[in-house]
Amino acid sequence: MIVQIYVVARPKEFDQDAVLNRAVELFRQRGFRSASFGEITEALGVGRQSLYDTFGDKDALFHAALKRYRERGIADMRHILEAPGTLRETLIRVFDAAIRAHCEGEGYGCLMANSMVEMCKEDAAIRAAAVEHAREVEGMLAARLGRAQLEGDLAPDKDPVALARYFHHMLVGFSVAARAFENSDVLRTSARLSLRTLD
Amino acid sequence: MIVQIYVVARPKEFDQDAVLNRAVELFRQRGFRSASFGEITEALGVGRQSLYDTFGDKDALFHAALKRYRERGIADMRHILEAPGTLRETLIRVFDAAIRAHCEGEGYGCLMANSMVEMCKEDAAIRAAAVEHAREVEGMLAARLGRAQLEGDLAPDKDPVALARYFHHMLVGFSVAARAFENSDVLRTSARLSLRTLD
DNA sequence: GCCGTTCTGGAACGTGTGTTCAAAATAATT
DNA sequence: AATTATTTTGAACACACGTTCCAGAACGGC
Repeated sequence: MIVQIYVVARPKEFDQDAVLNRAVELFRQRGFRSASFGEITEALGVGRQSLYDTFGDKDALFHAALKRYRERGIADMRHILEAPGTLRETLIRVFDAAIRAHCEGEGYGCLMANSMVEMCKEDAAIRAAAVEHAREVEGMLAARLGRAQLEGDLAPDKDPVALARYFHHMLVGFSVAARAFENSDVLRTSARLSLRTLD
Repeated sequence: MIVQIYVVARPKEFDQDAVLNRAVELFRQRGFRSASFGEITEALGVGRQSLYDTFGDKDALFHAALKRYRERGIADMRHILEAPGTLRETLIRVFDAAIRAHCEGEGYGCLMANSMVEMCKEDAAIRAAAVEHAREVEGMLAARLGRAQLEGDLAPDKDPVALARYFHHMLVGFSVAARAFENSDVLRTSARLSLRTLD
């Protein structure tokens, strides 16, 4: 029996990936609640009905955007952490990349951090994503710190896990500071100060 | 001519101060947008109309609550900073007090930090309050660090202003971490790690 | 040219919002 | 008891929201 599985009739006009990236940017700037559906369709350049057809409702679109944002962030961080260089050089690169991202444009901070504040107390899925994201980020940092210990780049009496958490807390603070009252230069000197914890 | 200036027909039933404190707590937990007016009247134990009569609309109530929160926070911090003790002891007390406040209850973080993320990009008044608050906090910390330099508690080559900003960034990060994924013990060890920047 | 899909836009639904008006109930002072 | 201001309550307003239905146009593959 031959079944025609897929007939293309009319292909989707827009690039789902590009649209998702625009959604990330929009939610990062405006938050979830503040971004009305009309605003979304305008910013994404996609018709109302098409959005519902491809992504589902507003919640689903947001979760898709957040997932995209997280995957990109994790990949970028892993890339930096695995590149050659001393521990200190590497961490500087991590901080500078994050600060650049959080300050870019008008300084809207980090979508994950913003979403934590806005939604995690009333949305279990967001809370779960936040916890998982924290575990991932801190895991990557702790792994790099542990490697540095083996390479003699970090004293053996340091606690990689505690340091990783500490650096993560710093990154979250930078995100909020960037959104509210700080420019990238100040954040960069803060980042360099924080490296004193490695000595 | 005798004019009767003030007649106390029926005094206000509720204590405005206590109500404002409850408003602070409510907004800290739920945010501004998410807290509906019905929720507010219920949480504050004050009738809808009475609220409008005494505080004005929702925005005005929120700003009053935020002002109250800021004043209390600044006063608490100044109190700790002016108490006797070494620089390190004092900063530990500052961090621990902030962490305790941010984690208390179910860990709703700091009203000022939460408001920065939620509103500062679309509300100039909130942004101004955030900038002013940052300047106050960092000013107090920088003053204490400068004093420590005079007392030989901090090396003269350190930059008190940069350190103050750094500690403030940490505090903001702790607030968000407390709200989203962290408990107070982890934050306390992060705070102790951050003191390495003083050496 | 037909078919099936996607796009577009208008209309409507239901709901929740902050806010206001007005009248009735209440409590303390004179 | 009369007065005066506050509280309470119900009703209504105007508006914005997310969402759905629907009809017509646009389009690609057969």
